[in-house]
Amino acid sequence: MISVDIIEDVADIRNPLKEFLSIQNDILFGSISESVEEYLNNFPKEILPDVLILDIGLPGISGLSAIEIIKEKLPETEIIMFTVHDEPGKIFDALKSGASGYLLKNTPLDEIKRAVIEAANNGAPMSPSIARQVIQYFDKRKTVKESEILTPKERQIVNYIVDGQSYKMIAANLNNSIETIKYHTKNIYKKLHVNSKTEVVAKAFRGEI
Amino acid sequence: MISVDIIEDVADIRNPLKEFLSIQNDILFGSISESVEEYLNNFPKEILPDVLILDIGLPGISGLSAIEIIKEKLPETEIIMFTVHDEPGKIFDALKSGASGYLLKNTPLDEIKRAVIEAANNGAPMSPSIARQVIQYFDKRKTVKESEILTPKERQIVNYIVDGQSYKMIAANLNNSIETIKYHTKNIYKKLHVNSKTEVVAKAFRGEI
DNA sequence: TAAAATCCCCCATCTTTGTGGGATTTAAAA
DNA sequence: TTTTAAATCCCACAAAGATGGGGGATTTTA
Repeated sequence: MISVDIIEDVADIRNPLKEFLSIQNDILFGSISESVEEYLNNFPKEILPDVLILDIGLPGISGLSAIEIIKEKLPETEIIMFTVHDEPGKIFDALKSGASGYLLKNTPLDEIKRAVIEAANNGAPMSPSIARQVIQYFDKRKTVKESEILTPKERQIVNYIVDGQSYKMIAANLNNSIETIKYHTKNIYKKLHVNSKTEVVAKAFRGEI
Repeated sequence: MISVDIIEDVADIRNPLKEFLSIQNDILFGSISESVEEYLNNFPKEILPDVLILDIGLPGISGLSAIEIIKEKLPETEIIMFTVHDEPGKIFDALKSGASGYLLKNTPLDEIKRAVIEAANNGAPMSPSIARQVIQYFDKRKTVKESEILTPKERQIVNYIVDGQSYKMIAANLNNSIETIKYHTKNIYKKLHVNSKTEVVAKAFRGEI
């Protein structure tokens, strides 16, 4: 049995949801509020919710800023963000603040139920388009931040490339074999997403390295 | 026998020079004037000077602007500019106007005599520091201006190279054969004194093209 | 009008690059 | 201590680049 709370100001969305969750026998429907303020007024709560469905575009305290507040009072509660827009920035702000799911309001009711269950079981339910963005985010994080960072050796080689030196010359300068230089250059190309020395030089001069 | 005229306003320089030249038996000392205006008033002249020593910093009509005027009236006369400063700009203005020599006023008298003779024989007497500048000038002219100027086509190709494009791609973009692109690239390399695309890119980004 | 530039194309040859593997060593982190 | 990240080196092959020729066409300019 999973207890669920809802904070949603739009009646047309709130009511059907309330109706639907009420009749589910594996879900214990808890409180429903129209604003964060109202929700917090009901504290302390008799039944601590396992899951909170939180609208992101609330009047007064926004759902986004509510996350931290609520997480502090209900650390065990999984928060699923509920929104009409899939604004990239808000998604990550929400996830960083501690939300564990992110659903679009056009999600079918039974999908929402599944999401609630998934969240309660430490899952991370999110609409496909949201999920894609999250993936991309980590993709970038992995490729721009971690994997695009050049090692000292690679930087050194980039400098020689910018100087217009050939593999042979660079190898001589660094007392390495040509193959070593080629090996590093290959990795540099992968990290910078290029495939020629000229592109490396251009990137270097644009300060993109 | 070489006839020499002088236009020099500073007495301390004019007089020793006059004295010295007067006693030379291979030099026919002509007129001496303190200004261009005064010099021109003596026209028409009975003896046309082979050489005119012309101060550059004269009051009234400057020596610099006098060159063209005098050259028109005395096209056969070699003009030696006489100056205390070796201002780069003036040197070239003078040479462009038709001066054939350029001496600093600290030049020893016997050197001046040699310069007069040299000028009369279609030489180009000039003080060492002046000469150096002239050499540099032509050096730049030859390498930076005339021979390093890229044709429109070449510039176009440079842009593609900077974009990291291969010969094949450039050829496709410009509707030329690869060979044409290679031909132009060869010429670009010669003009820029480089021998690889990476060097071209580097130069381009440094604004050296 | 006759040089001088500029542009277009082709050939041949050799070097350099770009790419895809794989192997070893070493130092640092887990 | 095992895993991981970095660095080192090697092989091989196809593609691209660099270099030196040559032959024309057209346009500028002296």
